[in-house]
Amino acid sequence: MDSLEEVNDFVKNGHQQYLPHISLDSVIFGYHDQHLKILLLKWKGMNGWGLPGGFIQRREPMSQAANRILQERTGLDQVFLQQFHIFGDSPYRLQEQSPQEFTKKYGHVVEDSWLFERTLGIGYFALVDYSKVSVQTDFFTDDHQWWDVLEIPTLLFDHNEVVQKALATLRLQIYHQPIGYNLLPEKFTLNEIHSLYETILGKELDIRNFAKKLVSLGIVKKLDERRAIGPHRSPYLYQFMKEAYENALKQGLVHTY
Amino acid sequence: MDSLEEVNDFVKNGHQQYLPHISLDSVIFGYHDQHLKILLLKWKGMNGWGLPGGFIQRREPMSQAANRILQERTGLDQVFLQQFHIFGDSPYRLQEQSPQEFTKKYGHVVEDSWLFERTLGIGYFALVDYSKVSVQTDFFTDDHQWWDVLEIPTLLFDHNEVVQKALATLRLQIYHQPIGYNLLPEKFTLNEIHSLYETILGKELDIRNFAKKLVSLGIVKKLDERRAIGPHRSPYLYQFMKEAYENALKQGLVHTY
DNA sequence: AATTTATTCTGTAATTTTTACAGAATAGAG
DNA sequence: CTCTATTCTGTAAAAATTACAGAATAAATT
Repeated sequence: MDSLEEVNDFVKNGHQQYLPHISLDSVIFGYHDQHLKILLLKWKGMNGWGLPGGFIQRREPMSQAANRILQERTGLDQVFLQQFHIFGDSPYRLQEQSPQEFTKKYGHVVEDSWLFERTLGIGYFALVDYSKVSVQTDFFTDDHQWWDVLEIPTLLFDHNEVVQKALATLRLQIYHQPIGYNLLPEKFTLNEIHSLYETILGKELDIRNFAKKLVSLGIVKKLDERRAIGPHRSPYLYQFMKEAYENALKQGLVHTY
Repeated sequence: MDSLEEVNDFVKNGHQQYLPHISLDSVIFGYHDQHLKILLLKWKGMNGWGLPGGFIQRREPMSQAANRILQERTGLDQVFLQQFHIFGDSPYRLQEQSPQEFTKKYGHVVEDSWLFERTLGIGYFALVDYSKVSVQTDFFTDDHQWWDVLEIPTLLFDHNEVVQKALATLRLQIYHQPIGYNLLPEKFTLNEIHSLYETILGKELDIRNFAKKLVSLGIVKKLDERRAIGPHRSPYLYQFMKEAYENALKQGLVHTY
């Protein structure tokens, strides 16, 4: 959606293609350089950042819409993607948007649009391999950036609440979902997986006990391969044992992990 | 909504009052006689049972809609009520309903209604004190019944999927949500809470270890009061210690509980 | 009053899991 | 060869979980 014509058509007639009153909001998590990050977009003409999102086509399964939106935005397919909450209580969600505001922001003359009506937001979160993402912007957005989850700025609409809920869900599900498998590259060091878990849980985990547990459960395998990290001892690389990992998750990994 | 006139108006013009394309579906859990049950409604003119539900008013917070719908149906207020999933993928959710079918069922002549359009279902589950519910039927439903969760019949639409997901969520959250507190009456026997947990988890728990743990965590308190149960030893009654219970839940009760 | 029946109630020991804790090894730069 | 920053690994104490069964008792019956 790049041309002005397309955008105008979307604003005026999008409800013929998409379900009105419902949006999908995506919290896309990536992990890089020992930091858990999410992808935010800068909305053109608005003074702030927000989550990527989109709408459900009238005859499209909801989960397919979520995948499509993610794919269009990041180029990624077949990543971990899960709905986690629907937002329908915040003042923003209750209030209709003002056409005047919209017109001012985007320089169009619109009188009436399905986009100004009350909208519930279905929150999805994605776990992606940071290095594989290539972000597309569109007419409504003119910049993008990965933000450390500990340093998220004030976001548009109720998106701060959405991010916090996504993080809380991630924390709750860490023992039941293959989070490490999806956020880390295929080969990783003990240090990397350890600090990923520390970041998500927001607390320290003794690395000796952590490693012992991972290995004793057979979740990861030490490879015969190391990474050069400058003038220090080279760490071994590890790899997930997918089957053992999934079995362990079914039981629910216990707390200290 | 009882009179034919009201119903006709709802079918024709309900979308002026309610958000179209979105319904709330409630899985109402109660516990009675050592069995976990859910409340189902018999839909008039349709050969089967389904979940209670309703719609969100245009300017009504979503959670308030869920409470209102529960209150209208059961008379209950201030009970545990939580959204757990959004259903938007099943064939039923994708397909529009046929006006002909509807007309046949309800004997009206309707050509076109917001009710026939594609609808996403927001699943909520409620935990209620079985003994306090008094069910209201309405124009669309002519019977109601509590069904043992192990004996749910084939339901209308995708409601079997909704029920299964609610149960799975209950199971996952049993260590993080005050489930016992909401499903049991104020005073209960050890046996009752024990078999409630066995029922939800679908497995046996050694009652000696179970009781030991509950008491050692200070979650329940033994009262100086017993219940007469005929020609057998009279069990003591217990009561939740709400504060200790909530503290324990914050940590997450561990697996054997 | 004793017996019977069905249910409640409780304790200990073995096992497993979790926690706490720090010093030796080493890659490469200087 | 030395230095620095980082990786790597083991053991013992504490806590939690599991396994397991016989004594107590309410009240109906004899």
